[in-house]
Amino acid sequence: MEQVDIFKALANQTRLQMLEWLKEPEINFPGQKEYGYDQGICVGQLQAKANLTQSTVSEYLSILQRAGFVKATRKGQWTYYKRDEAAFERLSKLISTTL
Amino acid sequence: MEQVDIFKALANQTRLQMLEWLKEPEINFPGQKEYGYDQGICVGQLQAKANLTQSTVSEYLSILQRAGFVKATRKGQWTYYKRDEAAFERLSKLISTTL
DNA sequence: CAAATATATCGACTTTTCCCGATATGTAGA
DNA sequence: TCTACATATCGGGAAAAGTCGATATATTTG
Repeated sequence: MEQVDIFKALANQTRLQMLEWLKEPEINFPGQKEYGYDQGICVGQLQAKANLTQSTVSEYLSILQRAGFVKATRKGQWTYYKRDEAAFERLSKLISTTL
Repeated sequence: MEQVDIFKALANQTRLQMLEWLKEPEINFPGQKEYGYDQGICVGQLQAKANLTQSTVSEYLSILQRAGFVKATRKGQWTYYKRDEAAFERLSKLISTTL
């Protein structure tokens, strides 16, 4: 993944928002309480909150995943996405040193 | 300036490259040696290195300036651009804390 | 002030991104 | 296996970004 693609992934308001939501799943996705938050948040929950079509949200999550910001876990018919905090730390360091 | 616009400014290969060049002006712009590097690098030097038209380079620098990554100084008929390191530090912190 | 030079802005065209609906794929349960 | 549901992928139209050439706006110098 090129450096520029990392920034392209962040160059969209909705995608930024989704990353912020995923930072506090308990607060932003109370609907998933009964299934727990360890595995992440499923696409449907994110779609409901983003108010975009299912295909768009799926695509956006894929972009974020390719850029490394989220990790996906398939469980049954659901795919759960959660942040990969290490990616943010890496990017933070890259910006303060290399860039 | 919105957060997303900061990332949009970085979501372009040429603009990223220009920022990298400006990190080591002495190395990347030897042609400007006689005028010194304190004030920054003028548009013409950047254009020559970027191999794009003057208008494009000017536009790109303006985008980087609006996002806060570079500062412009007009001196005579030249406009010199230099990095604002504080902006990178701010962004780095934002990514490791807020984002 | 006229000419020369550096940069900025404008208008247009091309490429990329955004975002959708339709459809395909994967999984669970009757 | 048939159906239902969650997600992924595909194809396309609209909007935004990339990039150019032409032109406008400084600024310096003769």
